Amino acid sequence: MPHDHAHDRPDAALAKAIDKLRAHDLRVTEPRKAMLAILVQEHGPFSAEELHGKLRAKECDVVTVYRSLQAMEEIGVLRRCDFGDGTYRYEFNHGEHHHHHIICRTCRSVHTLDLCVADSLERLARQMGYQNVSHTLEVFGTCPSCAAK
Amino acid sequence: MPHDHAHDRPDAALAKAIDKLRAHDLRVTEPRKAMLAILVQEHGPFSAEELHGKLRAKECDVVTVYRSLQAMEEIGVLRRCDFGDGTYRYEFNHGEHHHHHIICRTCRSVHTLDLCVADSLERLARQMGYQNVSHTLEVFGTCPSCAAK
DNA sequence: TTTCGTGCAAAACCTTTGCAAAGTG
DNA sequence: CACTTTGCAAAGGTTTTGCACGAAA
Repeated sequence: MPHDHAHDRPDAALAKAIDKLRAHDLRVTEPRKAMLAILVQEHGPFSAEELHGKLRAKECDVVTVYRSLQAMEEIGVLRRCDFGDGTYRYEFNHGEHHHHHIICRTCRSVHTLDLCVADSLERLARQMGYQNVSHTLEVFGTCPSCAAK
Repeated sequence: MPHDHAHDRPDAALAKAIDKLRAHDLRVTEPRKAMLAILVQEHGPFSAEELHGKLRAKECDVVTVYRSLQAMEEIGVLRRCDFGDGTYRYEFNHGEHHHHHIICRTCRSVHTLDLCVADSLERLARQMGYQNVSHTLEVFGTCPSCAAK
């Protein structure tokens, strides 16, 4: 095979995610498939409400979106982002490829930073005896276009 | 003068914080003084409810705690932490000395990491034209004693 | 068929807001 | 005195829960 960066082919990434659902004894339902399809293509992190809005014509209840997002985050298919504004956002977890965001304090736009500097901190935590170590890192600022105004 | 690490002397740190309130035209009230006194001594980050519980015998309403925490965070006297559990926590801001936390997913204990690795990310954000750049970085894991069980 | 997911409604939770009274500079 | 802060109650917004019905394996 060439490379298996699910990242590169949306369909493959989606299939992989669905396999992961089955592997964790989670049912592959219509709402979940619809949610994943959106999250694979539009990579920006979305809140439950936002994602529900993108599901054509009320494909399911918002509560189902909340429950599915949580379930899929727990098995590592999604990643939860916290921008400190009281709303959780989720994005598709493209494997080990870790990245972060810059969030504009004014217009709330999100820019992806394709690198991670927290590996050393995670290593330190493991040395201290912590297990299942993870982290959240978000950068905030006023984006160029908001600053211009 | 020797060194002016307000960090070293609780009273000095508190006095400095109170000066900062006045400098920003915020009133120095009993609730605020009481809250600061606690936050200067017990450095762990506290939620509004937790802090209110520490104020002896209902010194003020919880709403006042919420409002004061927010006001003091805005002028840089406090720092707001977000551990991703839906509750904001605040800690005294000891100057430029930036640090982070390891939060146990099980017992919610908080351990302070006295270093910061995100400077390069902030620098990058500034190079991209962002202004007033800041960040949040928290590490999560299962602490040694919880892992043992 | 057995187990899990869903919809609806209602609750829970943390945080914010409105307004009159009280406190600060 | 002018202005901010407080208390109380009530609202706000997001997320969670209970339970009967429906869907997946």
